[in-house]
Amino acid sequence: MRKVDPEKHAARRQVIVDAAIACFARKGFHGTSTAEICAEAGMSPGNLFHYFPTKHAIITAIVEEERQETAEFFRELHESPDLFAALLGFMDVVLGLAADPVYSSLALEIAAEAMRDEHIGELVAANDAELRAALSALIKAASGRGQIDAAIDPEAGARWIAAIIDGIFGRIAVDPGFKPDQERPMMHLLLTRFLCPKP
Amino acid sequence: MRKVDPEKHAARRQVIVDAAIACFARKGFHGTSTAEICAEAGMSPGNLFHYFPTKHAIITAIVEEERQETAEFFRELHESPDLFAALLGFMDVVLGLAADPVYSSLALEIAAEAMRDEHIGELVAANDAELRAALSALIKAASGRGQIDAAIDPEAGARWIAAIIDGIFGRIAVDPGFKPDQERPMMHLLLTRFLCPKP
DNA sequence: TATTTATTCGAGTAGTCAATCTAATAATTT
DNA sequence: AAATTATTAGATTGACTACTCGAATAAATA
Repeated sequence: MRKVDPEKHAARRQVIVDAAIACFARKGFHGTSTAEICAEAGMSPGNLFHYFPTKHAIITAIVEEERQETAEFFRELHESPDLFAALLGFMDVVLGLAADPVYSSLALEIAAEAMRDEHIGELVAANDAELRAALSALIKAASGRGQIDAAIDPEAGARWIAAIIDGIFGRIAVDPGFKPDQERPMMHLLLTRFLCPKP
Repeated sequence: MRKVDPEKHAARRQVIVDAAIACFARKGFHGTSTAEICAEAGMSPGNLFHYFPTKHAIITAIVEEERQETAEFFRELHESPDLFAALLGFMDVVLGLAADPVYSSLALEIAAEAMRDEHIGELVAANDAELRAALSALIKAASGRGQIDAAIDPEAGARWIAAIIDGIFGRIAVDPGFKPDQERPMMHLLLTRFLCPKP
């Protein structure tokens, strides 16, 4: 008999996911047909539905991919000697991602879909909880070293930093004058004033 | 002959717009069919398309309605003696709107659609420019009275306040622990530290 | 009252949708 | 080589789409 090669299988799925990301960023989840994804991936619908049972499952896979990427990023972050600089560095990365229109479109699309589809909503909420937990841990540690004002509750602070992240993607959508690479100083000012201990 | 009564005509359009808002908030622009809007509005498709030439035109009308509402709100704001308090007050209103899931869903949906549809994108960008101009004027005036740090460029400051507004709606979508009415103090702290002059 | 025209209805149109089915091919194991 | 099964294609399905059409009704003017 023949067995499924997990690596090839995963690689083929990735082709579909990447094609879907490109399409979804352009036209949204409900604006793109499975036929379009097939064309972008260079395969037949029969084949596409061999790897994913439904269109919805493709969306799910994209959200899961997002989760792994952010988790991986935070894994490296905690050993930094200057934790506040690490936080600013992370936010710089976010600003960099926002400069990519594909990433931004997708982020907004996922947020909008989270409000409509219960299942996607749960996945996205879990992702967000993970992000906030990492931010919160970072703030707590920095607070212990006197780098962040102890008056800021780590969880509440993380919540508003997450809001600022969301806001950055929102700017991309509606404000053509918002150029991520030029906004770094103002973002640093905002974060520093919000978080740093008063002299 | 008989002439079209503009008031009745407008009222009838409003029925459709309201129905569409309810549907769009639930399932998104591309997730709701015109038949669903008809059902929600209690009318036939023939009738609905008598008032709007396309589904797209209904979306346009919603964005326009949004514009008028924010413009109206700012018209009252400028005579306040305490301009910084006026700004905080406006942000409290935003937080109140965010507590309404219909309004939040729609805000996210519109932002996502702005990235896909060029026409909607332009309308939304114009709305946003108007909002930022109002915020910027407020900051400038408050800066003149010494209520806001003169080091903050009004336009840049307005841009990041707009980002925080976007972020609030983002939180609603992905963070079930974000309760608008409990987040007021932290939002005030964030804005105060960001904007107020150092002692 | 007669005429004009705005408003309303709902069946109908051409086309698109996600997903399925059948069948052929390719790769792996025995 | 034979058997098994993963992979692929592409035509097909029936439900659904935005929107139109022709006809009927209702209201307002002359």
